[in-house]
Amino acid sequence: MHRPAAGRTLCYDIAMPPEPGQLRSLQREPSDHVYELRRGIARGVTISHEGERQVTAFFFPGDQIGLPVSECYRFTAEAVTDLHYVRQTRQQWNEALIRSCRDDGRLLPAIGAEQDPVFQRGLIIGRSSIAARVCAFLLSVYPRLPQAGDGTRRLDLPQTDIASYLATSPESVCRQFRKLRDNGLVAMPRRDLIEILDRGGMQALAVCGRALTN
Amino acid sequence: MHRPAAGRTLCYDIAMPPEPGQLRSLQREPSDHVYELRRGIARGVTISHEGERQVTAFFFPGDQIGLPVSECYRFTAEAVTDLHYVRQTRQQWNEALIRSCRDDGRLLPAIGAEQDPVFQRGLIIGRSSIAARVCAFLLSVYPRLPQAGDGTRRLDLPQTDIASYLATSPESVCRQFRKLRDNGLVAMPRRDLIEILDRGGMQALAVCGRALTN
DNA sequence: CGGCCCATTGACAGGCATCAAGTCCGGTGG
DNA sequence: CCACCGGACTTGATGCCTGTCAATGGGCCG
Repeated sequence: MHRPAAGRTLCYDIAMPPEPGQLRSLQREPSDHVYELRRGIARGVTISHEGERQVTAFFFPGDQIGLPVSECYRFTAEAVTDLHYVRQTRQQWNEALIRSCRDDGRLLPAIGAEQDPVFQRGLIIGRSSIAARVCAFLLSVYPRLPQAGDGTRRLDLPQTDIASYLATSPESVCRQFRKLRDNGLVAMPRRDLIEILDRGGMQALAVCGRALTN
Repeated sequence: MHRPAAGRTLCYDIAMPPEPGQLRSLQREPSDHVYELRRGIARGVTISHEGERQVTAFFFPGDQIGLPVSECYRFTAEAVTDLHYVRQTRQQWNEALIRSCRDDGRLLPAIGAEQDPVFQRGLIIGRSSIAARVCAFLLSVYPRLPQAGDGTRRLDLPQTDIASYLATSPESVCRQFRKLRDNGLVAMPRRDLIEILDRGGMQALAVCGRALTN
């Protein structure tokens, strides 16, 4: 993960937009900036050529958004919660890339890092059953969720976004959450707090995805 | 698309393995070579952490495989048909990248190009109905299929691979093909020959995905 | 000619999308 | 402080889609 050196004036530590909603339309526009998320959660939204809207990725603190991998952004970044992020111009980013390429003989790890969430989504929604998708999704985001003191972590995502990400309906997401709770695999004292109690059971479900008893 | 200059000795024009099957296990191994496909079709296969096998991409002539985007390959490349490809070491590829970065001020377009198919799959299997997925898939690969003289093009992919790519069953793929034929949207004189007759209808199906009359 | 793999077709049951109604929650304004 | 309101979540009922199983057909190769 590339981090701008402290004290460099190239980087701005700004917090905008403070409120959830549209961050900036990035899709199909030339990318001239790179953003590194510091606090909050953002969603990557893609409008397919036919006009369908899909949430294709979630971004957490530490993720970089808007890398110039394909001349154009592939998605629109939207704020799910309040965001704090660092912006740097693509020119600066390019120089860092060349340095890394020459010194280490390797690409910036960040190049793959932004693509990974999108790649991961493909694997997750490739599962046949909704139960498997929900479990695989929870397992994948769980390490990135901020701790809430006790064992629980904050899952600050609307179910509508989760549903779009998993290519299913909000109702199905809700029902799966309920089944996971009823079967003691997770604890959700509040809607935005979650704790995985039985990781092994979750992983098993993520594979076979057979329905839980209900 | 990056193409090695003709006559450069860095590049080998070899044809191996000549027969379909395992090309080379690339997943989770450091990538030291880049391959450019010249003839044939390859499939990208990913084994998830839980052990599930999924076809996550198809590669056609002109595509590059094995770019060092994330230190490790994300999938295993397998030959679907006989393959001819060009190999170049990652060192050489890196130099080309630095040159491109410095001269044009942009990344090699190829970096995004390899990721695009994977990205596209996410959008395709994000659709709810199988009809929409099949139509979106056909529309996406159609321009890359070699022409067969008359209007038809060669679709040299086993339905089992298509099914895995679309996260569905081979039977459903077969049934969807049949419906498309019966409704006059496509013509398939043979199993490996296809012609899209009604592009507009296909696009409409790719969006709403409502079932065809049957 | 026989065996094998893939494609095809049918029957069936289960999962899930959809619709609809009810509940919970935060925000807003009186 | 409280009533109101809108949005998101929850839960139930229903029907279609599609995954699964099974059997058949067809092409390719030995």
